[in-house]
Amino acid sequence: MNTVTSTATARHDLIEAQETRRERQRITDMLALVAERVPVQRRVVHAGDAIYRSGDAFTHLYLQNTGCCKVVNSAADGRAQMVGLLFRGDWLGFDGIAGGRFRCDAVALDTGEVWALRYDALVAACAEHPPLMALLHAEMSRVIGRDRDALMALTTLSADARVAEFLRLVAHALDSRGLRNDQITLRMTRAEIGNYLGLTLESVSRALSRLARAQLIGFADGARREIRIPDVSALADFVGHDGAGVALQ
Amino acid sequence: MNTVTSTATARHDLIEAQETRRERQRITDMLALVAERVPVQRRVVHAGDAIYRSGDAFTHLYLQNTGCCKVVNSAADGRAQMVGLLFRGDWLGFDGIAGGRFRCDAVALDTGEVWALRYDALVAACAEHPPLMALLHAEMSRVIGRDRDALMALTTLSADARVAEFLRLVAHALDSRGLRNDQITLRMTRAEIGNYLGLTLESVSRALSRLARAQLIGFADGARREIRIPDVSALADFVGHDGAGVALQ
DNA sequence: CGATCAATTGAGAATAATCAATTGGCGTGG
DNA sequence: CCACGCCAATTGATTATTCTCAATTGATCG
Repeated sequence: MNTVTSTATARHDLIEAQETRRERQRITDMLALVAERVPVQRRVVHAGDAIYRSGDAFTHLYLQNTGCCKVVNSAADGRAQMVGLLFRGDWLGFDGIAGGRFRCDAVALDTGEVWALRYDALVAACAEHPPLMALLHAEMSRVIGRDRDALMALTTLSADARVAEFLRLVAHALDSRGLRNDQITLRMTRAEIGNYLGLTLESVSRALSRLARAQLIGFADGARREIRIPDVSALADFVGHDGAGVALQ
Repeated sequence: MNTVTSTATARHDLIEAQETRRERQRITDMLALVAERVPVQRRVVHAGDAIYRSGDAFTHLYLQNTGCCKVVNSAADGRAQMVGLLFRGDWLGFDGIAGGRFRCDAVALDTGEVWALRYDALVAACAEHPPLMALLHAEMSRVIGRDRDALMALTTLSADARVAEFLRLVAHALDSRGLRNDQITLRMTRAEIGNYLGLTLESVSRALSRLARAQLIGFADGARREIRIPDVSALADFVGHDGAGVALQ
């Protein structure tokens, strides 16, 4: 690596670190503001617990405080698909506002705490305290932007790049929540990851093997659920370049 | 078709018709409420005009009054993808709230009228008139639900089924806006449809040819831009069944 | 009438799915 | 403690689907 590149990389890393710090602060501030202004019902959930289910009447929004959960969309014809993976500071349940019923299942992936907020109380608090309303709108906006990025990843990326992008996203999410991001423990099976990414479990397994062979990731345990990511930006580069056709062996 | 089936179909059609009527009323009421409570800047757009562009500062939300437009997401690495197709009564620009800048381009597909609403004025009006706030939240929620359905269609459906689902969706959108839905004029090229559905233009063309061969659709003009849909529910059935593996010749 | 652009269609290549066999962890009960 | 069964993951062989490349047709417009 030459001097120019390493300087550019160092500057880039610095910007990344600032970004991350801001993001952590944003989440902390958000949780504090909500706790201060809205009655919160704290609920401990364990892996597999449903936070809400498709068809349930919409009365509450939820805010993940610790742990993580998945959101699964179910179609009338029986197709089911994971459409979101959420961490500390992420909101759940916006899909229920429009029709008065939830349209997805939200299921905890590990032990954590979820805050339940009565929607009517939240709206009342928003009316009294405009910054809270701005926050709520921004969070809905964030979900919309994130879903669109996910949509784009599905249509434009190869199987390997999709898996790499998934790992990159998880690493980034953990990082911006103050957790170590060089090693991630997947609380999802290959089948679940595949469902999320529109791939079969075998394709996910093969993609992970290829990424490991290319040294972009490494496995930290025997069961291959712990994934080391020595260099997140290398993974990001791969996602960009593989889109343009550079494939792994 | 036997009696049982035709009775069931008739009842189903009746429910569909009620649903459609409610939906039309909802859109009419929404436009009236917004026009009454918020200063609206009406803007006539023509095919190809940008309503907003990625990177533009977020100051307004937009509401499509007539015509239709597409929303295109652009990634940092140059990938671009259409992520939405909008009609009368659809809102645009929610993606800009979170970061203060738009993250997509919105481009008119035909001549139409778009209402521009200052976001701060809208928020102020919402504070004064709670039903308007409920409406705004419901619209954001609707976008989230719709995006997730699109995500699911991409990962679970074959090329033929994706194209069929796209046509079904457009027909339904036109129907719920009081326009004829037995014949639709696509204002998008095969390449644009393909981009939206994660397919190449050739795959879209082949899928349309196969759907036509199966009599699920027909072409009404020489250029094959006008598509007849004799029976929307047959198309919906195909989407459901093809997901389970029944393919066309 | 020719130029241009969109659409179609075919042949072959590439990617991911499917089917099938095997390995490896992990927990349970002998 | 070890054997067993179970589940997740991997890997290989084959098939199917979609993409890519290429040629052709058709419509539209100056």
